[in-house]
Amino acid sequence: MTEKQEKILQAALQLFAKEGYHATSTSKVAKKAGVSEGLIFRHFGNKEGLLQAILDEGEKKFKELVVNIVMESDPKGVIQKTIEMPVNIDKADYDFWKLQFKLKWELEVSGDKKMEPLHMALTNAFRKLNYQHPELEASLLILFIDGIGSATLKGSSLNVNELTQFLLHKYQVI
Amino acid sequence: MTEKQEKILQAALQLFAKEGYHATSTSKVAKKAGVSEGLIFRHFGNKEGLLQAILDEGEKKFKELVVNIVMESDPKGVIQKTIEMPVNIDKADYDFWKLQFKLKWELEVSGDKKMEPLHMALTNAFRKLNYQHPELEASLLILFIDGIGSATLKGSSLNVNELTQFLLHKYQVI
DNA sequence: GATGATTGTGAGTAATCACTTGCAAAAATA
DNA sequence: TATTTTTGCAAGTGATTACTCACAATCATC
Repeated sequence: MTEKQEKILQAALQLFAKEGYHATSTSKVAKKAGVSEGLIFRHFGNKEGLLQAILDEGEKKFKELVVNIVMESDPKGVIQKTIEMPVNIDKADYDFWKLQFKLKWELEVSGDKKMEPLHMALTNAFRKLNYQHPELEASLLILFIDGIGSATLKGSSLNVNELTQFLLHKYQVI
Repeated sequence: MTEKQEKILQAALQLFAKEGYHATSTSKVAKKAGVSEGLIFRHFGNKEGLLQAILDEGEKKFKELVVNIVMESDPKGVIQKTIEMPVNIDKADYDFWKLQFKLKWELEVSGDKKMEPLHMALTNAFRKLNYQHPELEASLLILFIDGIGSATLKGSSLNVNELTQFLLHKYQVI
């Protein structure tokens, strides 16, 4: 990966996250990255290839987050880490996660499969804690953290920290 | 409102909801509506005006939904109606609501203000039912219906009906 | 240091973009 | 019925789109 290649990825990430994929032209990306437009196509083939390169890195980052939760043996720890996921995301990575959420709508990427390991870990955790409907509890909690994540990245007026604390108490993991 | 004007709105709604606002060209809208492209600009000024016309109708429809909840006097009824909101949306209106959700990301429309009356109604309901943190409960529930709505419109594999029933029992409103 | 591969540029390309204009048909008003 | 207003179309407009290509500069390998 050359230096200019990374410049392109970084510029594309920022623009895609801010303006959206379709609203961002390759010429804008090139200008922001400080390279010629042709270089984008030399390295990434086409505009979609550029997006895919960003998405691939996204998949990697997300898996890292999930692994940290799945590895947790204490069921309460699993739930706590899940709830704290949105508030723990690095602000330097905001653009990155924003793009992921944006693309779920812009390109109709389901995202269900990626959540499966997390869903299973949560289901097990709730089962160990003798919840009556562990699968549903898992789905519900994922729905919540997805919503809190959305609110955080969209700059909603929602008090995310307060809500997180509230959830931690509700699930009695703290 | 002429017949062709409605044809344009209907075509634009379908295309914007499916492909997104930026990915849909005015020529595609015209072709789908069976009118000349110029007519779009005659009636709506520009592409954004066309979108705004759709959005205005959306605001109206949403307010109707919320009024039905806010008017409810029984606190449990307020919560029940809120939870059942996503499963009760008319399938004929799917494109419509999908566009609303899509635009929240594509154009960064906050949507917080629109939720305020609903949030207040829920807060009051939870207070009447002696919940310790009525505001937070309201925020949480709105987060949930937003998430369920997203899942429904995105065609997620999530079992929406089951989750709705689960919540109705969790909140003891049924 | 010659050679071949990789990295990079800048000026192209046709197609499509949102939008305009001139003019006719239709409708409303007188 | 004459006149004005509205509705509609077809053929444009310049700008921008994603993308290509010929050609340099830089690089690694022998």
